[in-house]
Amino acid sequence: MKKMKRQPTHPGNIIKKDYLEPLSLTITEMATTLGVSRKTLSKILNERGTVTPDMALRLSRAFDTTPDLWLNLQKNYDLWQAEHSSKEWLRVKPLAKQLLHSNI
Amino acid sequence: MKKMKRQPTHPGNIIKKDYLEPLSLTITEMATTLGVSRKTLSKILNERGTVTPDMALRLSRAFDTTPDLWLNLQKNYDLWQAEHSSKEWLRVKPLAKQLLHSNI
DNA sequence: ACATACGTAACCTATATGGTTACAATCAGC
DNA sequence: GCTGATTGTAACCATATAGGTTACGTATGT
Repeated sequence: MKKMKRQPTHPGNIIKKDYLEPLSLTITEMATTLGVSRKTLSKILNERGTVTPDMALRLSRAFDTTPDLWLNLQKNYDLWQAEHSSKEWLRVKPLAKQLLHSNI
Repeated sequence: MKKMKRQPTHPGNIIKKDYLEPLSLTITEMATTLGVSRKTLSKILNERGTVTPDMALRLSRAFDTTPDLWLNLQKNYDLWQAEHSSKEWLRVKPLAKQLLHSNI
């Protein structure tokens, strides 16, 4: 398991650099293709929006990928944010190892 | 990539069957350990709640796992739900293959 | 100058998360 | 049978998010 050292790439970046730009597609066009508003797509591309499961399915249809590709990117991004935005979770005390890893 | 045929296991099930029950921990105790309300944990265990990134971090601390373990379970569950709750995303037209997979 | 594309604010609606409190139901032990 | 512990959940609250429409200022290309 890899521990993320720096902020993971936001899915919006991949969409823009690996799809829209190479394909010369405008955001307006792409939003129409995806069946969402320009605002929704624009927010994702500018890292202010989230790839929801529904959006992942739409992207997977349009780009012939798995929906997991997009959800994994979003998941890693969200996890990194949660890890760094609050440290509250660090106060959770691990259950005793002998309790967890006993093979009785 | 595996296509899910049936509803993926909800993370709450795993928590209950693989952790709480074997360890004889009550929900009330576990909620306290995790630093969340009993309601929040109970909802997850009964498949009416979501493992958020923050909750995944708490679970990973308590159970000595990766947070990804829990987020992946939740992601697969959510994806399956989205796939089956609405079929809207199926109306997205795939971009032409020659457009997508040209190596120019 | 004009049309196109873009980011985003403002506004609205629907939904989700998580906390507290309270209540009814279940179950174990005495 | 009584008691206490545990649980699911409703009711209520505050906050946040997703997504839509409309409109505006700005930038860019022709």
